[in-house]
Amino acid sequence: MSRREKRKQQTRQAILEAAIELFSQKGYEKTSIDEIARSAGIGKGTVYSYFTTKKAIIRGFCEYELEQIHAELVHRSNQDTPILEQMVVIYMTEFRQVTRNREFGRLFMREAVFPDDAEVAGNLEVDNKYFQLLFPIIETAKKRGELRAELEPLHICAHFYSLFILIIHAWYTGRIAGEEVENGMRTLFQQALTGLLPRESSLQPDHPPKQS
Amino acid sequence: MSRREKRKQQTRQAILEAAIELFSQKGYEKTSIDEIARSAGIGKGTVYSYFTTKKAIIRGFCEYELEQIHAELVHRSNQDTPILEQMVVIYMTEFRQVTRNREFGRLFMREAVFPDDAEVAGNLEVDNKYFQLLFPIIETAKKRGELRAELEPLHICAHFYSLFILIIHAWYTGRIAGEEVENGMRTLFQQALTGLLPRESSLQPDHPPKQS
DNA sequence: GTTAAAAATTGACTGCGGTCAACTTTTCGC
DNA sequence: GCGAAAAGTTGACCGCAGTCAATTTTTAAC
Repeated sequence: MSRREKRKQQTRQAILEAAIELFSQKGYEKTSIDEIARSAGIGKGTVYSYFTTKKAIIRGFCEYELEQIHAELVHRSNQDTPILEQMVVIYMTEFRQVTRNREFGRLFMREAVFPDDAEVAGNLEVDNKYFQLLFPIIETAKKRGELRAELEPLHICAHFYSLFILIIHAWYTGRIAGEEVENGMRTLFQQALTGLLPRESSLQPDHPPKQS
Repeated sequence: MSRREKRKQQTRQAILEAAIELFSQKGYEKTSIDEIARSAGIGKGTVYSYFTTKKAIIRGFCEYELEQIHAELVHRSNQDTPILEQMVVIYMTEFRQVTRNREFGRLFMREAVFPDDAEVAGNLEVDNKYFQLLFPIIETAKKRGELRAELEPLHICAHFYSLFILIIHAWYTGRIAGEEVENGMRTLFQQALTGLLPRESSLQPDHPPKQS
């Protein structure tokens, strides 16, 4: 890395650190870009050559943290445990990270789940890193007979991810407390695995899973 | 309704109509509160005695529209059709409504799924109206043997709602096009009903197979 | 009809997010 | 080492969301 690039990385880091410190102290809304710049020892305009908007600072921070988490999960995950447990471990780790700071998490999730058109590109990239983490787990579970072989890995991922979003929603709306999250998640994941239909039901509507 | 209250309703309506018109024409960000006020024939400050923030105007609009939709669905829904079809009808109606205007829908969903602490109260109220719509359907389906009797109605609702959010996410990120939404939704709902486990599986996730 | 309290309206004002033309620093070919 | 082009930095400036003290309108008691 050239000298110039190294300095840029340092400045970026300085902005992030100053911003996170101030956001944590005074809250996101009450912290101005000018304060962040001052605190990082640079001019206000410079902040905007590193981050396009104020929200992007949060995004930069959260994405970095999540990448760390993912990298760690890849090492620590044990593919021999049941799929339910693996998913709970992965998404509980993610949940704890995202909700470590209530405000950051909210802003991050808002953008991540319903991104601006301008941010869709960056968003897909993050999602794809997810799939790299989850697909092998799903494939292994399929081989073990824990998941239906004919289901799309993407759809299975989607299913768990959607329940994860719901749990976060329930937490933000106060429907479940922090301590209940793990149980709630396990219940929903279990429900997804088992299905909502009675097992012995023969009332199968004639809708075979459609291909996409 | 007193004369005063009637006038307030009219003003509120005028603000909403002016705002929606302008938002549609020029986009949300590019429309200023002052413009809205001018267009509604009132002063800028008055807007703030009807809506606490700019975003709240969108919320007011979307909530109203969704209430209309719900009222209609209650009349039109046919509890004799399979639960899958009923859910697809309900959530496709909702989907069409929410995404009628890309920008409104995004702002609304962001607040609805990850609300500010200040907005949680209003949010729960909206959610509860949902349950009033869905619970009877679920109860009927249970009686018909289409859903496991031992599952919490709330959890079942949650499950479908979470997949609905996911579909919207997929649409906003361009993962699925508008025409594919209905199929995608049906696939995911079907998957939720059937479960991710193989049917004949006797593997209870509590004591999984030790393999490697 | 008078009047005083309550409710509603208003626009000048504040503070901040984001822009950009001017300016400073770094790079690199000679 | 020199000069000019490229890259990076800066803070004055703009437009707008949201506030609030002053003002107008409505209500209702007498």
